[in-house]
This record gives sequence, C-alpha cells and structure tokens, in this order.
Amino acid sequence: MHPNTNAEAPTCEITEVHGDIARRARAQLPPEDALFDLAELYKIFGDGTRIRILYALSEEEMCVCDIAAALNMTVSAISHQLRILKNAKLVKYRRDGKRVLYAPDDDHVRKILSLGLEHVLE
Amino acid sequence: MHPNTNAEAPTCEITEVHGDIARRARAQLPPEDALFDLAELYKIFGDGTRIRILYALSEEEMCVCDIAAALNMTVSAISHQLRILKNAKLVKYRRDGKRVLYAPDDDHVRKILSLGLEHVLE
DNA sequence: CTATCATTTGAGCAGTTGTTCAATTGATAA
DNA sequence: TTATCAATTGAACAACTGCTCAAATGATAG
Repeated sequence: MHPNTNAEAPTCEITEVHGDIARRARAQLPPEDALFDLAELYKIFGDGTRIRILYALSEEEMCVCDIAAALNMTVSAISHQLRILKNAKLVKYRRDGKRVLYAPDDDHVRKILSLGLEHVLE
Repeated sequence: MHPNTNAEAPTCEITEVHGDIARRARAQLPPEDALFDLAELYKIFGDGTRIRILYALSEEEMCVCDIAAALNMTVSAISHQLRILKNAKLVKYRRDGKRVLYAPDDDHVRKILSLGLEHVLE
C-alpha cells in the first residue's frame, strides 16, 4: 500500500527547494475566477432552505406564498432566499397578477442535486 | 408563454384551503436527514480553500506542508480545512514518517467538482 | 383615486465560519 | 533520553449568513 514512499523526497524542511510538488499542484487548479464562481455556486447549495426550495419547485412553478406554506417558513425568509437563487440564475420567475411564480432555471440544478444525494446516500 | 395561468387557483389568501400545491411540493422533498446531509456536503464545497485543496490533491497525494506551499497559506489553516474534509470523508490520509499524506477519498469528489465547473463556465 | 394583497427590501441580531497565533501532540533521529 | 520537524488543536476575533420584524413597493380590483 506504500509503493511510492520514496518516490518523492520530503519537501517540508526547505519548502522552496523542493517546490516541484507544490508547483505541479498549483497547475491542477482552475483559473482563479472559475474557482471563485465554483465556491459561490456550492455555497448556494449549502443551505437546507435553498435546497428545499429547489426541490419544491422541481415539479411545478409556485408563488412565494405557497413555497412558504410548503416549507412552513415566513414569506420574507423565502423571498430573501429566492433573491439569492435568482441572482445565481438557479431559478427564474414571471409575474402572474399580484403573484410572482418561480421555477428552476437550469438543467444543472437537478443534476447537481441528484449527484450530491448519490454521495450522501452512499 | 402563460398556458396555465388559470390551471391552479391562487392560493395565497387563505393558505390552508388551497394547501394542495404546498402538499404536492412537500412530497418532492427528500427525507429530512438526507436534506441535512446534502446541505452539509455542499457547504464543504462552498469554500475556495477547500476546493483548491481537492484540486491540488487530484493528481498526487501530498503532505500538509506542501499543500500549504502550493496554496500559499499557513500549515495551520490547511490542517483545519483538512480536518473538515476528513470528517466528510472527502479525503483520506496515511502516515509516512513524520509526514501525513492526503489524497481524495471519493469518486464523487471529482464528479461534483466538474459538474459545478460545467455550470460555472456556462 | 383608495384599499387590498403579494412580494420585496433593509436593519438588526444571533449563530456560524475561516483565519491567525500559540501551545501541544506524534514520530523520527542522534 | 533529548532535539527536531510535521501536524494538530484550541482560543480568539473579524467577517459572513439566515432569520425576524417592520416598512416599502408593485399590481390589481372597486
């Protein structure tokens, strides 16, 4: 299980001399702005309320008030979260009289959620 | 574009009378504990440092000190983040003398990251 | 116009998060 | 054993997050 213990010299004592490993690792990193956006995207999925909103919308569009009822939360709290989802282009909306109807806005949404669920359910 | 404006009655005035929509929406939600785990998982990906660690490890296992050098951060900060990744079973580790070598611990890691990147890059 | 309802917005606040710093633990070598 | 280096840990602190509450905005009906 330890085939390459000596394949690389220890690099910690003088970091800069053996910077190869660090340099190769840096080469694996996506561009800085892509990394930023990626973290921002996952931050949005990293909240139970937002995930529940996305699941609730998965079958039919809903108004803010009904989402709130479905999740047993205040309209204000839902509206705040919808703004975040909207800014991230994860939901879209349209006016219908006094109401505003929300729906998912991206095919990735469902994929990302189901991939995560796959991991969570082992 | 508004084919079913009247398909559902407005439900906001008296929420409980038209609870069908809310009830159907609730039926879409995964079980509570799965939702919790799902949010916890994405929370972990929702941090630039942790994402960079995972990318850095994607090609070869590395010790804490080299990860810190690669990301230009303190060893302590990296170690704190590695503990989080370890607890989430997203990285594994093994001792090699004084050093501790880390590596990704799950096939989902790469898939989740690349799916997110797909979305981010449009 | 006014009244009403759905939604949005902003301030405030408690709870959480990521980093730094200092101290500690773990493993090896002399 | 002691000395040294790698890694971990805990406390402290600033920054951020998600909710509540109250006020404001948008759209419709009378």
